[in-house]
Amino acid sequence: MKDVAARAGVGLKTVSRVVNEEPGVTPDTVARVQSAIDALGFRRNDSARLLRTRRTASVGLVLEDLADPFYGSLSRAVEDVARAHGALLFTGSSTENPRREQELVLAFCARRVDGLVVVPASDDHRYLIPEIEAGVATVFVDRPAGRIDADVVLTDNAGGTRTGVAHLIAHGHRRIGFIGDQPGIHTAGERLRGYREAMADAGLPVRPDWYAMGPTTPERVRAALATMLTGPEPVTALFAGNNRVTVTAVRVLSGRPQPVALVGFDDFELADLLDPPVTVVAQDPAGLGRNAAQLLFRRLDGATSEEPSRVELPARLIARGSGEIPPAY
Amino acid sequence: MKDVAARAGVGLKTVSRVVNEEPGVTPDTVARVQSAIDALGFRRNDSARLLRTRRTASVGLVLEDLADPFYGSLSRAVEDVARAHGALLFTGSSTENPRREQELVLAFCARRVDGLVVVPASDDHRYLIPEIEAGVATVFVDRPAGRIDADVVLTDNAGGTRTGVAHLIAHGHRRIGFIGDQPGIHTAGERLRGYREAMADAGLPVRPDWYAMGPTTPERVRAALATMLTGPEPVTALFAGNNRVTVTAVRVLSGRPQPVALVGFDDFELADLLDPPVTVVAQDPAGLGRNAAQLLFRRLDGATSEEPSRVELPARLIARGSGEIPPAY
DNA sequence: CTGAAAGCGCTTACAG
DNA sequence: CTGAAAGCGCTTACAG
Repeated sequence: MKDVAARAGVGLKTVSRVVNEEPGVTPDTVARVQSAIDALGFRRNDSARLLRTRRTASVGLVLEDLADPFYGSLSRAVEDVARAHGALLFTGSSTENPRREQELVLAFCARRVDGLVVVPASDDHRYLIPEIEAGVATVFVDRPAGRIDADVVLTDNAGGTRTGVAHLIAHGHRRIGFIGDQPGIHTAGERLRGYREAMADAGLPVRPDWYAMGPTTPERVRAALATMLTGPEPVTALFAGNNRVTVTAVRVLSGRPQPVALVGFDDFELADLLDPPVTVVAQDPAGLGRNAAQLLFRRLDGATSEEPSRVELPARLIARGSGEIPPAY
Repeated sequence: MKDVAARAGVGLKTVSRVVNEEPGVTPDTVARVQSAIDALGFRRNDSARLLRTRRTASVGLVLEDLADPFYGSLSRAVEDVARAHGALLFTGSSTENPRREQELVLAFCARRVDGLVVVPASDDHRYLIPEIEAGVATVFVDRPAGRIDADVVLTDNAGGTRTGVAHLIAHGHRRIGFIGDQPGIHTAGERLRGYREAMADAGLPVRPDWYAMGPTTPERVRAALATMLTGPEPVTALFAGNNRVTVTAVRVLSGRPQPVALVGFDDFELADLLDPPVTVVAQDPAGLGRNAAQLLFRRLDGATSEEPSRVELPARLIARGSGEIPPAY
């Protein structure tokens, strides 16, 4: 910029004015500066600019895994809102590792992002207190923050599961199994709660061998399902606590002579092409991302004094066939 | 930092040394500075630091759509390599819009990213010449750059398609259809070429109504497929030029009494659970991302004088059933 | 309409 | 082992 000023024979501030299209510069001067810019191939350094203006026009997004389609949709929605506000997006995958989440979050803060959208991997976010006090707007999404009070956008996990399990009950099932993710994960716990509530609402008992929480590896899911299907009181229907559980359940159940009803939490591509088509309780990943980002920019635009808000998005039952199979007894 | 220096009663440079864990500071001084840092809640501003060091330790990734699982895997691979090199990742979706691609790329350059990984949406990248000359390392991935000579990492689209079509021929098919994406897209053209070559290699003719290029909307694919299946010489097998085409083809073909063989370009989740399981020519999106990022950091680590390199990754045939259906005549 | 000075928060290159 | 000065590339707050 100094070189441009020298070549055009003007002051630094005038170059700055031209570059930023500020008013109050003679057309003549503008032309001279512009030609110096072109001749020198000048390109403004936004990092330097932002150092001075104290806004980096960037947002950091920390999620579990960028390669997971659920988070892909969520990211894209955050990106769209950020773009509408003129901000660029940093992304990082925590891989469900609390330390990595913290590293990423703090790295983004060190770059002085204006705001942060975080899918928590950790259950203790007190490390963020200094950053939030320093003015970094922060919104949690998909799962609430741990040990701090902050904005959060969630799916109604318990309610969605209640709806799904009630759907199975409405189709005549009394013995219904539930296979969920690790109990430490907030969404997993909420869904288990929804299952219990739906069963209780219908006056149905829940036997200990009817539900299983743990890693969503195919082996674990297969084992859990085998137990439920061969015990003294075998289940006639299964509620799968997430995507990966559903997929493994489809594989296992398709190999059995006795049909077992299935409702899964989370929609997935081609669910309607499977045999039978899979009934699901669908989340809205793009809606989660959009709401989180909108909340973030609302904060950034001044709503700093407000109380932390909590947005809960509904989950929607999509009946396709597998959840409408009657009990086989 | 100034405040920390004042409180600890040392010079700025000493604070800098402590923050960066540089050697040559008495343990005593370190302790004094450290306690001032803690008391003041000092957090280094990496943006300012990077302004001085002239490396931003960040990489920009421009792709078509973050919500597309193919690009999700690619992104994650780029992220992993970037992290291994201590760099953060900016991401942006061009949505197949050349102007948006350029906006994103230039916005990243204005932030002075060290390097760029770009899935081209445009066919003219001369706008990047000043940036590349200014030292921004750039690697194109999935599709080559337009009108400039630059590093690129591609899938062997023509070869993969040849393999897939040859597979159908080996299973007895003589009349094989091809439905591809818009002809302007490089990968679409390459795949069409592979189809033609495989047919020619087997001495088979290609009738004009056996192939169709255009948008991958369900309506267009349905119409194209209908034409191929009802013409004077109906096809007995179809090669689907990408994911979205494959999925629509599965829907259409599953409703027909006469079985039609199908091989699709691109693998997708649950392909093995469909009926029949879908045979595909699989790309390696993570491999594309990984190779592109590795090439990028190799450039960043000094290999500036080398010629642009071109890496081509193989596509792999995965036989699952739909591609092994014999001709129905 | 224009520009010189100071400063954003750090590091570099030196000197002691 | 330690620090004062200059500078990275911009903008802010002023003055003319």
